[in-house]
Amino acid sequence: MSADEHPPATERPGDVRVPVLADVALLAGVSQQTVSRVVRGSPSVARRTRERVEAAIAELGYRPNVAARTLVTRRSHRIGVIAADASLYGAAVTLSGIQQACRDAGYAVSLVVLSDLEAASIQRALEELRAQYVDGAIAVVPQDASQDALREADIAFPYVLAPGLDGAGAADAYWAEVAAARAATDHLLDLGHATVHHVAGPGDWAESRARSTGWRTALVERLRFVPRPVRGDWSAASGYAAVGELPLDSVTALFVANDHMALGVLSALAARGLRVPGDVSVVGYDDVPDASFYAPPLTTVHQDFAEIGRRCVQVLLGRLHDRVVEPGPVSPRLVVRDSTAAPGTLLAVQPG
Amino acid sequence: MSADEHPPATERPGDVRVPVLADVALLAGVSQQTVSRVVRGSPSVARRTRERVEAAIAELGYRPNVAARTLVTRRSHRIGVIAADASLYGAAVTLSGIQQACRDAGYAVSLVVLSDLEAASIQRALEELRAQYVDGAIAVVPQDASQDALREADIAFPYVLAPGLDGAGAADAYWAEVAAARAATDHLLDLGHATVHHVAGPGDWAESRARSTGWRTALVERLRFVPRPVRGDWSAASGYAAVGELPLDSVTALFVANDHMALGVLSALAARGLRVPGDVSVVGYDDVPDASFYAPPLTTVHQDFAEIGRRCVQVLLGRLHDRVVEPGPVSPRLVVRDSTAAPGTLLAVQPG
DNA sequence: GTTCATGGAGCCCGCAGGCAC
DNA sequence: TGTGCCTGCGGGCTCCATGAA
Repeated sequence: MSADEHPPATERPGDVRVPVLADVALLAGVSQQTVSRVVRGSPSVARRTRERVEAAIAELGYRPNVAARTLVTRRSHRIGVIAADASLYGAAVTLSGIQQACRDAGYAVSLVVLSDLEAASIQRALEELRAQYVDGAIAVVPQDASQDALREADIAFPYVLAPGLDGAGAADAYWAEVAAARAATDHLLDLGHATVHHVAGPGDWAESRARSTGWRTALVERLRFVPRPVRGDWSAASGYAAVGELPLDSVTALFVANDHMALGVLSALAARGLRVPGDVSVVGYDDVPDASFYAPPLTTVHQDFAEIGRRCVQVLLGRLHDRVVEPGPVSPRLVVRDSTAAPGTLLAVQPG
Repeated sequence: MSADEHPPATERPGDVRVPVLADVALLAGVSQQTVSRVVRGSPSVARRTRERVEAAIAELGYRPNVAARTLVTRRSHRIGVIAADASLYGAAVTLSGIQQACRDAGYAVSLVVLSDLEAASIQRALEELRAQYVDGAIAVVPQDASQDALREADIAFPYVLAPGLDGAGAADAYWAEVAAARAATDHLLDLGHATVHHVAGPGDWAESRARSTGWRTALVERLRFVPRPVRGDWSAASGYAAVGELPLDSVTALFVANDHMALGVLSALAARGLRVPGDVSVVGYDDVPDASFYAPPLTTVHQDFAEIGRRCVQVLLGRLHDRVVEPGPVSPRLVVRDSTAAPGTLLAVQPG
């Protein structure tokens, strides 16, 4: 375990000191300000001076002290990320994308994970970020109530709500999800299914509503019967439970709002002796890496979560610099695997 | 999209200003130093004075300026987290645990996600964290090569390697995994299997080696034949592929180093017409939330990743304050579900 | 007279902006 | 156009003085 001793608080002369602007200035034979200008890339420095300073910087291994810089500029070059649940696949990958884009743009990332979804908890997270003087924030907090809490909170810095269902391009992103859900449903109808049942996500997530809307739209446009959707909470367990509430003797096709629930659905259908896609076709949403290995491999809608994260950063940084950035939505796309087929012969089963 | 304007750099009198120490002092009718003492929890403040100051702090909504404090104390109260791949379930949950524990301890968390595992990339991540003046760091970077790169890097701050297979309690954590893998293998042997085949993780992960060691130990101790393990890369796809390299006509039990690969294994076995657990019993490792809904529900080893994250924080913060903290390992435990059973009748199959 | 709580006055941390040259 | 001097960001800390128990 290599772990250097922390330097003692009181430094005596002779100790190894982190070089500061003045040290560089001394070595280069210029003033502090000139060094500062070089570091900040100011144009008004003669090339030869610049080169001399850069050499000195390299020789000393100088790095600007961000605390000092933040203190005087009131900009931290840091953005905060508030995540409701970093362990969900989508959120985790979005987070990676955010970090990547921030690093490329020279921004640091502070992470705050909510312990719960109470407004108080969100308020506390915002306080933390304010105390860290973040320049802006991205909230990966998809629940309506939490988003409302964010909107109503008194926030001293710009922020965007991931996954883009808000702010610049919000409507675009929403309708892109609607379109994808509709395509998924159309896929089932095109296979010959009379209608498509639906296991929805939580009603208080915009993504969930977008997917349900897409499903409903497809059915309505083609004048099909719209069954009552069953609601889950994104977990496989809730997908399993949802199957118990479906009128299985009339279900031949199922659009499930995410892959985890779809896994639960597959499990529950198998437990009832129903074959997929022979008896019931199933489509998921998200395309988690495991989806190809479900039984059977799942037809689903692919989402590029990392790209969503990157675009959130673009929008936020644009706003920080008074530029309007509208990257447009990341279009999800249907991936057809083996869980969908034309409706086959229904086996006689005892529902429930 | 609520996003307040960034406050202008030059503040005129009359602007809403973030309160500072002096403001609090004025309101409470005490000196700056006294406020500072209260804020820092110095004992030499009379109770009544303290209460007055705290009331003023609350009234103004004062928060210490971390940049200023960091500048003078040379402590940022911030730790860095380096993650190799935040999208893996275990890493993501560990990260949540880290953030939670840090918040409770009053530390902020900076996240850096590696773009690749090259030593240069790790060096860059460390530079970033140094520039942020983190007090310490936790590296969720399980690959040997990367850990070596970390050890060899010239790091100016203490750090620990998650998931605890290094540093304080390193050996303990390692042996806890070995023991769990051994228990998983013993479980299969106890069911009556003559031996247990193994799909291992990447050879350059300590966790992977721990699990393989546990498996081998169990077989050796009971004088069973030790088959050659097949290696995967943690992904379901690699688990699927691994099955192709197994001598399926003699395999009745399989210990797979993680659940994702186990899912791939289940898929490949099903594709070959082999039933689980009728023909082959399968045990996984990690107990991801989906594991209960695999076909069949997977017997696996449960890991408490969030707790691992919390303990890493304990160790690191202890080290920052010159306290030695040895939380002991988080003991994984076997969860028996439906993918394991006594060896049944082998179906005649064409291997490959 | 000792302790103890508090205030006053500065200086310093490292850097950047305004202004002068 | 290029460069240098001064000041201040917000807080921690030290020295010293001052009352009060």
